[in-house]
Amino acid sequence: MGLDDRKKQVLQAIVDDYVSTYEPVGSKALIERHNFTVSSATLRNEMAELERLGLIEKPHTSAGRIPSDKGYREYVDSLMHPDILTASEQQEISDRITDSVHEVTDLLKNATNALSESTGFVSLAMTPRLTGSFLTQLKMLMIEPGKALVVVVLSAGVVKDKVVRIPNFLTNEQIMQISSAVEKNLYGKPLDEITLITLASSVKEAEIPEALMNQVIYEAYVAIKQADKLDVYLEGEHKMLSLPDFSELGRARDLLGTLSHDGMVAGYVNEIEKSSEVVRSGDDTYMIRIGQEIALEGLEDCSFITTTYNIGDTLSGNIGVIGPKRMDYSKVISQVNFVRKKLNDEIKRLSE
Amino acid sequence: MGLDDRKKQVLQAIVDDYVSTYEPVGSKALIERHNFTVSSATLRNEMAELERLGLIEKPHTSAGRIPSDKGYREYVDSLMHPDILTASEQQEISDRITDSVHEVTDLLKNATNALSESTGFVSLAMTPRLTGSFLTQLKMLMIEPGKALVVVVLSAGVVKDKVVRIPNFLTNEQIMQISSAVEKNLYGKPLDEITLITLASSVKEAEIPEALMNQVIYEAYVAIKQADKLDVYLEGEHKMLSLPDFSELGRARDLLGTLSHDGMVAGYVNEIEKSSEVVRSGDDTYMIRIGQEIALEGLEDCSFITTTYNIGDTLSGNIGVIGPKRMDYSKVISQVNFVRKKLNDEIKRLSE
DNA sequence: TTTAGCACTCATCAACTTCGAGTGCCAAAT
DNA sequence: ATTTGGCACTCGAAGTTGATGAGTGCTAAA
Repeated sequence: MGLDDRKKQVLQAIVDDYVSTYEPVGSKALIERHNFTVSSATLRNEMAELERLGLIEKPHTSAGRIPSDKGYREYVDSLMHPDILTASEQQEISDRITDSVHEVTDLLKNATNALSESTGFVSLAMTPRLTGSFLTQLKMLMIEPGKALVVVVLSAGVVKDKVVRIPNFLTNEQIMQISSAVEKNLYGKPLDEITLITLASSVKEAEIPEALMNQVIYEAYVAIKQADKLDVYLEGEHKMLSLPDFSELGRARDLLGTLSHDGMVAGYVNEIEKSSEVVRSGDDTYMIRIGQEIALEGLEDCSFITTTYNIGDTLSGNIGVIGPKRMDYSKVISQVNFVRKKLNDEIKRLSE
Repeated sequence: MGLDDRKKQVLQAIVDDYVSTYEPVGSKALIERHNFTVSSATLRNEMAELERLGLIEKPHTSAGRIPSDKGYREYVDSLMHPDILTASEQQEISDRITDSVHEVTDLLKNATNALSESTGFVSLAMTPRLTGSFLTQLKMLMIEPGKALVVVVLSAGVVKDKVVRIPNFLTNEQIMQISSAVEKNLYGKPLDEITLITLASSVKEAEIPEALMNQVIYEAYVAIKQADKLDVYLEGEHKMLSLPDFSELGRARDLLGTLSHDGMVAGYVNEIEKSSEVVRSGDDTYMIRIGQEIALEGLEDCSFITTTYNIGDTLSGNIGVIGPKRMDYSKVISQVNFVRKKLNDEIKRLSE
């Protein structure tokens, strides 16, 4: 966008001021708070121009200007200067992430917590997408007659399990026989190549009546498929109620209503990931959606900052923040990225 | 409480009206909506008396009366007439509960959903308290070197598991040896009698260096103990924002803030269960706390209606509703109880 | 191109009014 | 001894008004 330097300065000042005061900013206020070498009248002309360009707008005739979505976008893309977290901010986040960790899911939960607490907004993490991962173990454990636990172990050490019903009179040995046949034949198979058909053919040699076998196979299939389901950790919804941006009850309601739909948010984050307008700057990596760019009801006044964490070489998932579009972008981006790095480190450490 | 019949009628009418209109009710409004055979002046006298008794109060001098906590309590204890759910209401709840169920936890989630949707309030369910249940199986599965899955099976078929770290060079056989020793020696032991000491002594005969053993035993111990942790399913928080009772943002914020603290709510429900002022009427069974009786910040304007579901003969857990204290108590109580019954039935069906 | 100046706009706030549902109390009626 | 009609009084809600002031666009001079 071909803005001359002064216009950039003005837009930047407007965004900065508006973010910190939540008051529409006018030409005089701008002069007072920043060292412009020109008069308010000149700024007024500049602001009129910025408005014509669609970067700022006024809530009503006699008010100051506020950034439009496009204005925020311009700000994020080329105006803001990066923020560096203080040592104590970093420490606080690190502490939260490393608190009583046993599994990757603990790390994810902790990271969600750290992000929500440090930003004061909503944060979310999703378990890694498992497309591309493959089966390394499949065990079945008899719980009691008619009931078994299917344990699915995937590459990168991801473990999922599920209690399933099986025919009552199947013995422990038969169950073990089935599961080890599956395991032997499907070892290394990518998750998306495992179907009812490949599963069934993997147990051909087992000496178990077909009808019984079918039920077990079906249950195992469901268990494997559900391993693919993404879990979502969402935290800090109620924090949005403290923000002036959502002091209108209707807005707050719409927002929380949509957020309470785990699947909806997760689906959307996945979509962002796919369309991948990834921003890289320094060792920061993130994706960002602002205001109306978010196609979710009730999130018109929000921005979405997400990033990608990795487990091993093959698995990755998303973690991010949902805050008001009137947020301190550079700060939140730093926080998200610090969490991403710390999370990656800890995941690595955990799998050593 | 020794109220004469007319006072009871008046209190009942006030509660009914206030619940349905959310407007303080005055003597005239009362006459209009109900077939009282006396004049408004008489009602005024009665109301003054009820106020003296602490059953109703006025928000300000020139307004009508609203029920006090004590008034609601009196209403709930002896005035309200039971509500009967329509066939379609019952159907809707049943459908939600039986939707795609594989395990008890699915039922609990579904029941929570059903309650929240049918009442329009927040609902919650907790996994069963496991005190009194005993160990029936303990298996350890090697996931990869240094990592194992501990599967704990308790009486009544409750399965919990956890990924733990173990010394890197332990073999699958050694792991199996340990877990089967534990299982053999601790089979049938109540959960609360399993300690690090009983665990350690159960594996004395295994031929594994003590230092290694200790680590494994410790992890197994943690896994068993965490099986005791109660999960909470909470749903419908955002629905509270649509209620006029929480149209004040501050109230709403406090409420959601407290609700977002899973452990806090769960702990409180447990406390209610223990103090057990259980109400029984017909085949309904429930516990109820109203307004200030609830010792949680932000829930002063709420009521808590909980009940107990059963798994087998030994396990039980709670499920219930958190709504505004200005709620249709008889209706919500019916809904909670219908869910309780349906849930119990389905749990039984599931374990057949 | 910048700036001072000026007329104009409009949200916000406080002061004031009106309105009406509600109250308490008293004296008359049952 | 209750009940009732009547009446003066209270006070929140909602509406009106006017002052304030931060903001604007525009114009004409620097």
